[in-house]
Amino acid sequence: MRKDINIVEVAKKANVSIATVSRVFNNSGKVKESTRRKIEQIIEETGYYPNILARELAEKKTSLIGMIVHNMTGEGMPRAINGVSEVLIKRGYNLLIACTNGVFENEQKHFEIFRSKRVDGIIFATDKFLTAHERMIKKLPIPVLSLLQVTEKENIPFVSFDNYRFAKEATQKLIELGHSRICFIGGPESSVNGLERFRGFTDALKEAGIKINKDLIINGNFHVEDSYHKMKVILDRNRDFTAVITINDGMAIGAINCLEKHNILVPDQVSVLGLDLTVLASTSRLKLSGVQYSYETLGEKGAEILLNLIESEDTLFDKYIVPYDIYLRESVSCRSKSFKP
Amino acid sequence: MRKDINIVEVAKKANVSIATVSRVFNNSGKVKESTRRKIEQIIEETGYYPNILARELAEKKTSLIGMIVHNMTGEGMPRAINGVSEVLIKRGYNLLIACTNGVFENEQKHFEIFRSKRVDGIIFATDKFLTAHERMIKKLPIPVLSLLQVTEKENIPFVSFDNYRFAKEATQKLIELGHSRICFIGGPESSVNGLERFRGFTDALKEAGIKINKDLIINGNFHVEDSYHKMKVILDRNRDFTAVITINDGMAIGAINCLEKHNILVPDQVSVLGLDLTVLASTSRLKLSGVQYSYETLGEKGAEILLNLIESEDTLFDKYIVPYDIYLRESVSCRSKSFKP
DNA sequence: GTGAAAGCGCTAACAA
DNA sequence: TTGTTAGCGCTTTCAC
Repeated sequence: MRKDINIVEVAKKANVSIATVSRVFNNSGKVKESTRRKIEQIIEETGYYPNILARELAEKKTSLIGMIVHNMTGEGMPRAINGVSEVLIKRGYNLLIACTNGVFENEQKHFEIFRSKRVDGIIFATDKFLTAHERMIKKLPIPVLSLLQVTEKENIPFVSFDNYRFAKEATQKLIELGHSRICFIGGPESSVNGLERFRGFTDALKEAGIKINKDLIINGNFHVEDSYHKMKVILDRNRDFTAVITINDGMAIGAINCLEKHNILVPDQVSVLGLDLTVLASTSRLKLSGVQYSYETLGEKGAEILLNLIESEDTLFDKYIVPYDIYLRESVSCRSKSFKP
Repeated sequence: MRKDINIVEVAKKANVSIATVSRVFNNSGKVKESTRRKIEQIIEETGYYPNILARELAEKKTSLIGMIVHNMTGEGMPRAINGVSEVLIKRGYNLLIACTNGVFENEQKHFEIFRSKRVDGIIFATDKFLTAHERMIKKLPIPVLSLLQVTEKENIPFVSFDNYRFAKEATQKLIELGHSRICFIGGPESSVNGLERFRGFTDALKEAGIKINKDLIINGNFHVEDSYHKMKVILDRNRDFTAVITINDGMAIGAINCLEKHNILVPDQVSVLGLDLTVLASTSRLKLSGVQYSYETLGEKGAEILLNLIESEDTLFDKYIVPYDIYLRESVSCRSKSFKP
């Protein structure tokens, strides 16, 4: 940090006290018009910038929000950050970001760093909310909001999607269309939200009285290529199905690519539906069917709730579930014809 | 900010001076082993955290890097941020992020906010580097590094891709394969890097003695759907071409979708090559041909150069061009057969 | 080894 | 209106 001119020097040059300079800068208190102009002129000339660090130290408020994310490179997180960012800026806050790659030690370290940095609040987005996380958070003297993870039991405010519900509802739509033998290409076991979606899927089947066929279920890792291979694995073990649900849109595309490679027509023979439609969905030749929700809204709501908590000094437990839409489009058809050999 | 225990109270409880506590916390100076342990115990018991704000004020160093990005939601920026973030953490810095949506006033405001926050340096990623940007930056007492924009004339350090060169080279590859009637679906005019790519394209043609046909050139906005329509526009005005180059991978996919819809075979009749291959490319059924480079490296290099500048107090003008690879894969064929009507 | 005290640059209560 | 002054919590000489 180079040497900057400070308030004392400005005051000296303007022949006033530092208090007056402070008042001018903050538009607080009354200052005679002529002195105000004088001071403003000096500020202009000298290129003076107040040192916000000192102000924050004095005010005990940083207007800084820390955000800890496990992964920046998905389709959703950048959008969520965008949403957060927008609300923060509007309300005079700044965003401190840390990327942890899901490593617990990194997360822990950043809770401490953020605490030391005296951020006013923290937005925490992780893959799996652990009891250890809860303990860390409970120790902090500032509000922490969980993004993407429901934390009912822990009484920690959160904003998330209702993964269980939309997966169930989407499955029901397929069932209504006459499908009963449905594949599920899921996420990794470590993803709580992935498991929730799977639970929604199986519950929908159960409630419809459809037996669950393990041949048609497989885990994946969210990626297009992986889905291609997983679809192939399923094809190799059982071809008696008429629909596929995938954990996200990339995997829907991977599945479609695989099916078409094997001369299975989508949606004539197999319908495909992806949960979590993002920009990837737009690359599909077929208009993809599936569940869509706004990550921007996720971020915006998260930021709003957190700021409200901070500014009201309430210790309220607040939460919000972002709504979703289900689209049935080109990749889904009413009653797919069998392609059984 | 709630009331936290501070150094004075710790000192009191330990019956030592605050200077000693400070020494313990920073491992600076000599402290007798027994007093050190005593103090550490008190720190443990009280859950004391040093107020980094105060330290920063005293030390005149925040270990904070500001990053101003115009757009968070592309494929590349999150990866670049990841790269930046990784280097910063490794070297003990934190990342302050601002999203401007390309609005000049927002950019300006954040340069000021960051300056006031006393960040140690700024990484600036914009679409178009203006003289006004240069003026702002020159006024700042801290180093600013331009990401994605070359700033030769301004003597501002930068890390970027060589958009001109890779576009030219990719075009030359197509020419070598026997293509001469090549479409170009470009970016918006506001994107300097898009224009550079276009310049590379036209120069390659010129140098090969190929006349430029305006029918085959069109601007777009980087998006898949837009590319679909732009490809259609070209098809409507001129079908005498054997290859298409698009400004990015999403547009390559859009173009392919359009061609196939019109029963034009890729790559048998038309080869398609996309600049800037990202995760979108992986959704294509055909392995996409094109230029690929690492946004992670972009971010890492940017952070490294900036930190070096900060820590050495040099005012060196430093720069780095991230290398690229050109892949010719399924979407390109040697000499496409004509599909002219 | 340890402590006292002078900053760091600002805000805000109180006085004038 | 304006100025004086006591913090905010830490680092860092300089004595002891």
